[in-house]
Amino acid sequence: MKKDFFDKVYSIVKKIPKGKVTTYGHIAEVCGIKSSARTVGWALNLAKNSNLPCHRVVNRFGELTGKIHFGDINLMEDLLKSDGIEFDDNGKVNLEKHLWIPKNSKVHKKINNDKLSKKKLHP
DNA sequence: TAATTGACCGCAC
DNA sequence: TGTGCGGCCAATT
Repeated sequence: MKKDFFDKVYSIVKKIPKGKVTTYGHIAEVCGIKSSARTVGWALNLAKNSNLPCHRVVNRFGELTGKIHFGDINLMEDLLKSDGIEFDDNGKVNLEKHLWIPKNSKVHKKINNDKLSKKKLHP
């Protein structure tokens, strides 16, 4: 059982400040497995049993993809709202306002917010 | 034991 | 320009 990066994921998720959210990709990158963002989801999957704020972890699109496994969908959204997270008309999180990046490791790369806007998740 | 899945992301064609 | 595919780690069946 290595779950070495698992521990990192937990630490990072735990460090997520209130009113902020992060994405799998960023966590994965900080953990050193940016190519394996899926594994981060697995970590959270096991973490959902812990006190980790999984609801603050969303995908790059700001969608609450993990709400399904989180348990109560409404609860997850409610928790985020309680933290002050704002949702758009699509029920997604405003990454522009609440996107938080873990500064544990060296941040050699910039966030591609442009791509997010470029993709423009059509409704 | 081995193969497949799983809350994803980035790149290639 | 849009679509599809591969990759990574671990747990599960």
